[in-house]
Amino acid sequence: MPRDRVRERITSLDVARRAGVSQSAVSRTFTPDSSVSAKTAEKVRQAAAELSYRPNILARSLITGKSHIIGVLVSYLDNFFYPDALEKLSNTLQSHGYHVLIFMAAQSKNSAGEVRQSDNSDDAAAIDKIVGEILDYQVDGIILASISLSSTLAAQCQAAGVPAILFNRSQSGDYISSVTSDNFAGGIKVGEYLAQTGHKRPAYIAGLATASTQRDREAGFMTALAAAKLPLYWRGEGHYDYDAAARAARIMAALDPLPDAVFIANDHMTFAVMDVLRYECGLSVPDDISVIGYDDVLVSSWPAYNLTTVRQPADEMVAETVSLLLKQIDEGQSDVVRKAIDGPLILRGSCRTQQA
Amino acid sequence: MPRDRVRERITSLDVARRAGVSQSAVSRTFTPDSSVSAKTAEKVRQAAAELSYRPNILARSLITGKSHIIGVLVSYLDNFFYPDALEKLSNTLQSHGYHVLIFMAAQSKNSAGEVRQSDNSDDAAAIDKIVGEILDYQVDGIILASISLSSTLAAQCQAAGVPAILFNRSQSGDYISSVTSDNFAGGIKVGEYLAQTGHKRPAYIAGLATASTQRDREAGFMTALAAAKLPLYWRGEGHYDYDAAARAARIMAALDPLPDAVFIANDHMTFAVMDVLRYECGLSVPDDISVIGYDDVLVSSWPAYNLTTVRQPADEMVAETVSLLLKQIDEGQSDVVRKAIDGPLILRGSCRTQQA
DNA sequence: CAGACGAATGAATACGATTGCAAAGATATA
DNA sequence: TATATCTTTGCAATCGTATTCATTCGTCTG
Repeated sequence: MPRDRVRERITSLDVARRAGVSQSAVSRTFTPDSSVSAKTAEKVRQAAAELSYRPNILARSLITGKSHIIGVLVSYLDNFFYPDALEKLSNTLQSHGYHVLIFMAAQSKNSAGEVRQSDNSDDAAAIDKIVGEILDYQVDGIILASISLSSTLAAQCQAAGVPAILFNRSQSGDYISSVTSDNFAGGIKVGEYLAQTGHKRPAYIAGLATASTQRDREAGFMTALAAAKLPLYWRGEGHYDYDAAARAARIMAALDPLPDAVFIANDHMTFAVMDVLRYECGLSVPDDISVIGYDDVLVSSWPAYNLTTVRQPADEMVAETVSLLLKQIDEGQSDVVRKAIDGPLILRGSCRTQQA
Repeated sequence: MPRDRVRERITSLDVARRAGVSQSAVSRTFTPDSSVSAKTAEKVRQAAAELSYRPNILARSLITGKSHIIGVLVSYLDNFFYPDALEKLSNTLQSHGYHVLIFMAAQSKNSAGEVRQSDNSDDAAAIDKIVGEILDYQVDGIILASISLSSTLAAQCQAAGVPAILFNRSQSGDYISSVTSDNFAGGIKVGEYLAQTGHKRPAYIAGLATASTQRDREAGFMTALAAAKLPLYWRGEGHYDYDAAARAARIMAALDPLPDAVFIANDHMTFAVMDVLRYECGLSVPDDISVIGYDDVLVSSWPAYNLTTVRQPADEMVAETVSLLLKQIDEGQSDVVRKAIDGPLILRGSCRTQQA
């Protein structure tokens, strides 16, 4: 049913005329804490309803300088932690009257499709470009999920007066706030638990080398192993990528003797590792080898994987991120804070619980 | 490092002064196809760079009437099809110079946490409210993923001159375009395949009763069964919800004799069903019972599930949605189109392929 | 009833850009 | 060199709303 392309915008002036008041009166009725009499407000509301008028947020933003838009830059959504986080972020911000303008950092797998390189120096320029676009939209704040930011850009955000927060990644060098889980403590928990449960040949499959999460989880793990006088038996790299992790698992499975436990830097890779061990190598988890992941995404709790893993407390991370961001928006740039939230080790069936 | 809250915005006028030209010249430099000499453009660019000026998109939108923002309303992201689709939508729109403002339809599970009710009449009001908010942002278009729209709202979008498109859901009554996979054809394929492979006691686990996808998939399935003279052996309901599907699976598993095949309205529920069958009931898939799903999300291809399923061609659905939307934006409201894209049945290991 | 004070209102301006219009400049043609 | 044509340029109006300021209105007090 093609209809005439009318699109004649209804403005506050139209409403004002119909209600027999000034344009200011209309504006005031739709602005909380404004001085309008109940009578005129009612007339305005009436007229507005009849014309199905709604204030133009963009015009409002132009004056107030607040767009009530938060730019969220996320690198990819196939690790289930991110859709979950995104959903929670959006809901939380929505409940505070903000909305999420989403930007994807175009993923660049190399020709072999091997490694996700979002944190690469090559892509740094791309990221900076996108952050520029975000700023163009006059956002009130920026959340960078699983992304690093060049110090130039961090400075630029600061100059623009737009607070930016790293979500699930941290950057020690620059002056930018971040919210993560306590990855170091999580790594420690895994190492200690493997030691306690009598594992002797622990292996580790690393995530993306440039990611702070990878670095901290491994550091915690190694610290705990050292404290328990357990040497690392083998180390592989999975780059936070399913296929790369599968390849690492194949190499690991060929070792003789096999590691008796493997800690993998996130759950997404862990699924790949378990799939390879079970369905390609015919090995049993945890009878032949214990497996521990990191994140505790929804799938990890499903019986097919039933994963022992460190939980990243998404709810708290999101709550903290939002409250921090809103605080910085309201109070102007404040101190840099780096919040690391502790998450428990969730014991399930992928890691044996007693001495072999 | 708290810094003074300067936030003195740099406007085109500042740039103009520094470049020694008029404000119009600055504007023209940043507007494609404008008449500016190379010389002044260069001066302007120079000055702009020095001040790190960037045009204010909101102010531009106010004049041009185009915000280059597309509102995307999505009900939930835990069915993996949606993060994938969202990522693709965002990337595609981004490549066309548009950006996605995301809205979540607040999920309302009932007290028992049983059924996702986003399509419920209760929530219809909530949806309408959110669509109102979306319109407030002067979006150029709206994409509704897995959401229905009241005819009032559809009309309102039309009145506002904002094209809206349903993604992965269709609505026959109202005049609103939609892009889906060919769910009826998909259902047919499943039914025919089960018949061909000699299954005798087919069961079906339904999705959300109000969803067009559920309706069409079931209708196609039943049509094929009827054509093959195969009666439906059992029917359960899973409401597109993992837990609800698990409950349905438990009931189904208690049947004697067991169905020899079950078609489940989407993959997300299928994972629950397989988990119950295998890990609670000790049954083997496909030896004891064949299982077929719908969507072909990433996880479906993982060895742990290795699912035979109908693929929803996300890439094509997204491409079609975007091209349709942009066309409607450029040409004004045009005819209502309902696109149903065919997807293949992907044969994997969860359904036996020959007579028992 | 006069005066004072607070609330409500409208006119006017500002936000930061785009764009029609007319004047000025540059280039080409005779 | 003078005239015609095309390109650049600046001025000024505009987009839809918020907000300051001065004014008016209503109400209360003495």
